[in-house]
Amino acid sequence: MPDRPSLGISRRKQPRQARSSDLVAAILEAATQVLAEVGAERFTTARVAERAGVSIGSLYQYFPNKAAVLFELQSDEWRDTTALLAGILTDPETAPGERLRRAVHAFVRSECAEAAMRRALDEAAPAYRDAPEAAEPQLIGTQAFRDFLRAALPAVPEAELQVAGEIIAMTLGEVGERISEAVRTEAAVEVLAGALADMLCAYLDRLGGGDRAGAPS
Amino acid sequence: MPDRPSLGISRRKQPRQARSSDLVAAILEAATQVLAEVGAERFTTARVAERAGVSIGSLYQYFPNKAAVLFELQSDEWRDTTALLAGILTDPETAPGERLRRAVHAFVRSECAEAAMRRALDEAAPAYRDAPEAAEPQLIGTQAFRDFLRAALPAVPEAELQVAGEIIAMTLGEVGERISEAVRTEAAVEVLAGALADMLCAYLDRLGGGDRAGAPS
Amino acid sequence: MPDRPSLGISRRKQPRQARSSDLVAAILEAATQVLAEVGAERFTTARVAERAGVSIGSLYQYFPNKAAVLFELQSDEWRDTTALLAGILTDPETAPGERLRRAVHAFVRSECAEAAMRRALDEAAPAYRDAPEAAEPQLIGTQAFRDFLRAALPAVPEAELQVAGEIIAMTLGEVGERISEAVRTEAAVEVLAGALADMLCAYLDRLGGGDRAGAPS
Amino acid sequence: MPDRPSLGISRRKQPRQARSSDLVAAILEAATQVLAEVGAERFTTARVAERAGVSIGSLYQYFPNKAAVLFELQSDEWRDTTALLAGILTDPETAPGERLRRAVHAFVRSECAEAAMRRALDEAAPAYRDAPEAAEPQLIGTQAFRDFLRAALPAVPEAELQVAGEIIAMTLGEVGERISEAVRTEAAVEVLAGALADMLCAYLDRLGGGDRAGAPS
DNA sequence: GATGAATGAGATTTCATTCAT
DNA sequence: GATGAATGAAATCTCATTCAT
Repeated sequence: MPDRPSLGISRRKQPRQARSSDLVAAILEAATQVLAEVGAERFTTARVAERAGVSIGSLYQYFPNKAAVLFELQSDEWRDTTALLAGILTDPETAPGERLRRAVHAFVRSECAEAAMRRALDEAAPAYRDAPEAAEPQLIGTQAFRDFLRAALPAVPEAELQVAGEIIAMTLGEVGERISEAVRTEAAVEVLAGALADMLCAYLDRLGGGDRAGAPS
Repeated sequence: MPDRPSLGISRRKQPRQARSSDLVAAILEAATQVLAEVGAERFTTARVAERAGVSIGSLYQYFPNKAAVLFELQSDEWRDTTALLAGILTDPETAPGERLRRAVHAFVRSECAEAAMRRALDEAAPAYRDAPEAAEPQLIGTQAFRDFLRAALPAVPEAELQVAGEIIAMTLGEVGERISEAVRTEAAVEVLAGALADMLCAYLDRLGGGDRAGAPS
Repeated sequence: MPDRPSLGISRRKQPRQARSSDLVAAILEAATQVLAEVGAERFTTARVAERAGVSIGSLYQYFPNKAAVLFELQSDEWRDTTALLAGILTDPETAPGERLRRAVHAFVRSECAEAAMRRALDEAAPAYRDAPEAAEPQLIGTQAFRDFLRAALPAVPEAELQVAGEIIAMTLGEVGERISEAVRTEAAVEVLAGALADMLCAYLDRLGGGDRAGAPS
Repeated sequence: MPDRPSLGISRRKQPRQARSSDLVAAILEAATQVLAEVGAERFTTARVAERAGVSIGSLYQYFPNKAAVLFELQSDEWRDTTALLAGILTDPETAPGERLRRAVHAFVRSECAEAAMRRALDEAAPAYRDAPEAAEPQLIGTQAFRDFLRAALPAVPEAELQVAGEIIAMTLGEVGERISEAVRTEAAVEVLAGALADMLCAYLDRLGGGDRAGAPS
């Protein structure tokens, strides 16, 4: 990617003025569109700047390099998705198994909604993946997810819970994403999401010591 | 004036003479090394040819484009892994749950063994992903896997079995790969693989209607 | 991976600043020289850029591809030649036959003056010939030529005039060019141009119904 | 074209055995097809050899380089056309003006018949044009054409006849070719050919001192 | 004589980034 | 701060021709 060694991908300056904020927003919005329209392979800073109606120089005033733009896009995605799932998983009105089931469906649907961009972002991953800032701050590691696990598996010792949590989070993320990647009917997606939820619930039940929670819908 | 780029990624000619066979092997071997050493981003046909001690022209005599080289690498990977898993999953001496457990461990270990190349290949995926030839001929779709599912879940109706198989195969593949991607101690990997196997077995048991098979080790 | 080559040949951006205008002029000037010196076969964008003292990137900022550079050269040629001929053919002071005679001589001389470049441009034609922008806006089709024909052949019906005009324009262009292509003494060229003019005038006279105008010099 | 300096384009060896002759014929036939199908830009020796069902090595046994193949194609064309026109122009049964008129029509029709190949050959011209052997052995220079001129213009002095002959041959060739190049209805072609013949006949008449021969049909 | 694998210079075009204005 | 022209390394792929087998 960069011709000279990449110097980190965090924002070059924090935009304090309304104007800069707008500019950054415009760039990110444009980046989303460019990614969706031309794909990762042809995603270029020039195209993004043009689409944003901004000079290429201005883009580089706020983002140190191309990777930073993509990383910001990805971060926003992650933030939104994490918030969505956190909300569902900590809903005190619902049984844990059911919460997990709902989280699976919500996640898969949300991924499907922006499958094109997701896929493009995945393809672009090499460009930002190696930056230290890019450490995926995903579901795992959120307080919400820890709270959920505790609530769902009150009796399981901490170490085991850690491991189980990792597997659940990975499975939800990876398989959920995979389901959304292929071209399928909405119904087919729901069926697969249901099966994924079944599997996760079966695991939760086994860990909890019984076979009660989260019966298949 | 530029010609249209060739589009397919299948081999340009089948090497018939020993010389050609060697040449193709040398190219693939070199490609593996280049991928591992410089990463997908800097993986170029020129580098591969040079590393193989072969002219760039010769490379293009056997591969129509860069994607074809990467695809061949990936195919070989897939073939090997699929054969490994098929062997384990159809072992008649072992209980289905245990077979699945073993398959998970074998898969994760095998992925770890070539994590660098795997990751590089994933990064390179956009280069060949869209070619029709690239249809991942993975575990699902093999007779071995179908046989395994039937043996493990004899009473489950076909339609349901299809869906369950898809989820199991996806989970094995995606989560197994993910586990192998991060840098972890061997012990940590085994623990995670074990948990993954637990989850899959729990699902199998629930589908099978009981809670007997594949108790955690 | 290769991107699709850009297809059109029209200018990529209109140079607005003096700097750009100079740059484009420098490129075209360099292109002329390169074409004359190395011929169409070895005419490369890199050579043009180098000769222009400009980076190859800058060349591609103003011309989408090699063909566009050649086409611009050709267009300038056409524009100049057409203007020259239009001026001569509409001179009200001179009899039509004599105008045609003068046009032939002027055309042949002008073609000879840049024979090397003309020839090179012809060789390069395949590179831009098929682009829609390249529709030769030649003599025929200009108002000046239509006016000339009407003046020279007032009694000829429109349909016939069309056909005759086409033949005259073609002959002037093709044969004039051909005369200038071979290596000849100036005197030999004049003699041939004279004979070409004779032929055209004889045709004009015959069409006009008599044998008066444009007696051979 | 050639990576090393071109060494002339005449046939490398005269085929004496039937086998070689067949081979040469196959190559030329294949070359014609390749030229027509992929155009001059993508006309390669490899494609020709493949199409001819001959090894590339064999091709280079009989033709010293790519230009030689194209040149041979062009020569054959010229030979055929010249023979056709010579036949018509020397027909003692017909008046000279009418012979010329028939020659024009025959030439235009024949050019139209293989317009695609002609155009491709023209595009390929740079590849063989500069070889000494390529001196166009066209109509002019044939005894037939000289005889025709003498018969048509018995009273014109030799020097003038030379010049007139050159103009007539050039016009017939260039304009005839040009007419056949554009896409036109057969009727439109005939009309233009007729006008071309009118022009040539008017010239002939003027040179002959009268206005009698070759009245428009 | 025939074959076709091998060669590698060379062509076109892109794109991240800088910096003078 | 904003602009956008300029840079030029780098990448992919072709193809005429040779020569070992």
